[in-house]
Amino acid sequence: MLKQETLSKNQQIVLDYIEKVNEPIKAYSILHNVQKKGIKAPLQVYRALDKLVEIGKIHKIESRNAFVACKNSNCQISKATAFSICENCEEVSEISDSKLSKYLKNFQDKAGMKFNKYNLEFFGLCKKCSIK
Amino acid sequence: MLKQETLSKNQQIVLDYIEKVNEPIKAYSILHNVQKKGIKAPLQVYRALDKLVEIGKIHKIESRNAFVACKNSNCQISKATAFSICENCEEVSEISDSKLSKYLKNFQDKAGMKFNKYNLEFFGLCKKCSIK
DNA sequence: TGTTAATTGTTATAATATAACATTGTGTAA
DNA sequence: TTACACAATGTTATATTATAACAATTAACA
Ligand SMILES: [Zn+2]
Ligand SMILES: [Zn+2]
Ligand SMILES: [Zn+2]
Ligand SMILES: [Zn+2]
Repeated sequence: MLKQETLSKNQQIVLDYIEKVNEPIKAYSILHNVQKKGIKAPLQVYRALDKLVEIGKIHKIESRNAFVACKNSNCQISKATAFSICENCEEVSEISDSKLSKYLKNFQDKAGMKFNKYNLEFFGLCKKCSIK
Repeated sequence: MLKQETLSKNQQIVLDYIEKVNEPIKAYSILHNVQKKGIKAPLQVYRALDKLVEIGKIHKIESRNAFVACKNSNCQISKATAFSICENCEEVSEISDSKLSKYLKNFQDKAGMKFNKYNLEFFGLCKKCSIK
């Protein structure tokens, strides 16, 4: 079977909603908001999320247990992700910095481990929240 | 009140256990293993974990919902953490690389956000698992 | 010693995620 | 076309992770 190029029904419903809200959103919040589309159970959401993460359409913000649409055409397979997270307003942005990603892709640890993926989360105050 | 320099009873029990096992461990697994010391409820564990993370004695491996003792005298306040994680055997090591930490501490994103903390998780295969 | 904050104990519950199993759809090739 | 394999779905139940709420106790300090 060839690599799937179209999303399944549930996958598309979940992705559409995540792209629409345009900010990190939690699985059960997605569930509540797509019930009118016929998705009834957590598993239906989690299965769609798993696939969407796998193909790089969305990312999981691990420290928040939340999911966000990918804004970066460079990370289509979710293997090199970086985010900035405001600890005050919880705004999250995907960082797209070629120098940073190059640095991290080439990083070699002392134990000689071979990496194929990384996730980086920066925390601080966004511009708006810094002023207050 | 001055900054606490000694751990409380529950904090010490939980830390002792995490340091003993010397690998990432989950909250409820900690709970099961410290019940003989008198800790009976999840909250007692989670409260101790929160404090230990805050003071940098342990770190949370976000992608695994697990906790591990700090191996790096440089990150006593848990503000700059990096880990390598084997996706096969789940071995986790704390990365202590001054060049990496310097690079990340000084990283400035395009939105002008001021960072005060980061967490980086690398995934791959450890040396042992690469051979197989 | 009185005051304040930190810590503890306890019960209940919220929030996040997966197991198990039966069924249906979809692409591929004989 | 039909048979096969695999992906996706539907459904119920349950596992796992984490916090709310409130009362009681302990530790630090002026
Ligand atoms: Zn992305
Ligand atoms: Zn903010
Ligand atoms: Zn550390
Ligand atoms: Zn390994």
